[in-house]
Amino acid sequence: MHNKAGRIASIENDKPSLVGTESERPESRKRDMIIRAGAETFMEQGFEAASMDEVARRAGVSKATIYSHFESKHALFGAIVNGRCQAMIPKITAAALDDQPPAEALRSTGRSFLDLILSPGPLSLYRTVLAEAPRFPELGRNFYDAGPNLVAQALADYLARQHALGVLDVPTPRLSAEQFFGMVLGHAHLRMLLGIDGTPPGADERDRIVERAVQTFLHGVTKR
Amino acid sequence: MHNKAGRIASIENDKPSLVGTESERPESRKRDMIIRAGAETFMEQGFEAASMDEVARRAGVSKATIYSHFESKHALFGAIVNGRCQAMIPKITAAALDDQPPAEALRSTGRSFLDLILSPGPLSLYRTVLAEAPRFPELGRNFYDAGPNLVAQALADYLARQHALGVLDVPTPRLSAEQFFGMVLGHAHLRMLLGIDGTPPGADERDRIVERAVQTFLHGVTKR
DNA sequence: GTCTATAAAGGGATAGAC
DNA sequence: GTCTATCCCTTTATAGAC
Repeated sequence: MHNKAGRIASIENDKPSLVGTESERPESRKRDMIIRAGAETFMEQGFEAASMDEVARRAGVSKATIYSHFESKHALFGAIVNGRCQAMIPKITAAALDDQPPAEALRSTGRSFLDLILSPGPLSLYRTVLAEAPRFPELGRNFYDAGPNLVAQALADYLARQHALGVLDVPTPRLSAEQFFGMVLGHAHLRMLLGIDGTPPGADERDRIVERAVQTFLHGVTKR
Repeated sequence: MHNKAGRIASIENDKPSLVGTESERPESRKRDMIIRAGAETFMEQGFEAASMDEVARRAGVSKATIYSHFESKHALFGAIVNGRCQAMIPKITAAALDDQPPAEALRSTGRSFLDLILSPGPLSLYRTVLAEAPRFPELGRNFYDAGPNLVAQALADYLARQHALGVLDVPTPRLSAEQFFGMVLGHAHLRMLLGIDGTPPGADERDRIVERAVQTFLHGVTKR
């Protein structure tokens, strides 16, 4: 079915992530194991419910080793979240960066976005970050800046360019970009977050969702 | 400005809520105190972080009393969530129920929706339900059915009527309804969930958000 | 039904050896 | 850096008196 270890595959795309709240030695095999195990555990069980014992067990190290790499449970979680955001964003913004025509740019961006947020890892990440944000203030800010904000701003810049060119009429590009992504989300994201559907919408359904969003965004629903 | 105790005021609108996963005697003063205190505590601290000791303290009862009314911490949380959903939905659906013209219906529905989801109680409820859904399966389903689903379906029915009347062109009313609410959400909801902005958007900003969503939804952004 | 007191378990974090 | 062993605290849930 799905990729067995796929949910944590993206963690070591670039360098082993220099992302903690304080700087740490990037080169460490055990450190990577801890990050991988931590990501898995936090995403499956949530931050509070996850125990450092479990993380240690999955990483194949002792708890003391974890605490030699990360100051606290919160610091470990923060490092994981930052690493994930950096790994996941680029492919979404790509489409809008080279100036394709509106329909294509929106379709491509929307589909990439939908694919991302419906995949198991990001879904769990989103849920866990939201849950902890009120008791871990910098986490929310970091996540937003490194994730949703970057994506929205890339589309906003694209819309602003199309507006300047006279192709589209978008007086508030940032707001419209956020609203476009909101359309693509619809309830699909919420239903997955709530565990309503065991499986996410398939490729055909995603096409329908994105196509409908693009058409409405570009032309509206008023009968012509 | 806002109601000081408003975040927990809606809990006792109808009867004292006959909503637990199993049926319970509705008439109980202490039971109400427990529900109120539980709602407060879970929303502030999240499900895992909240302790039954804290709930007992705020309710002015002993822990043993709580366990005499609710089988477990999960059962208490479930009862709270169900009660909240029932109290908060009606005012949103009202606008679409009597068939106003599209612009007015969308504006009114969108604004009521935005006001609801940006207020402290629902915001915390949403966050906590999301966090617990994967480990508390029926909770997610109950919440969706009693909350988002009802709201979306009310608007979907309205859009379907307008489509039948030839006023709007909405071949997929349920999808479009979900997408309209997604537009209104934009990033405002996310930013509040993440604690990015200390205070929610004011009345003027909300007007801008809703107006932009309505205009785009009805007419699109393509230059005419 | 309601209380006090406590059982029973699990958690984050650390000491000290190597 | 890494391990084993453990401290110390909090938690859910319950026993037993009233």
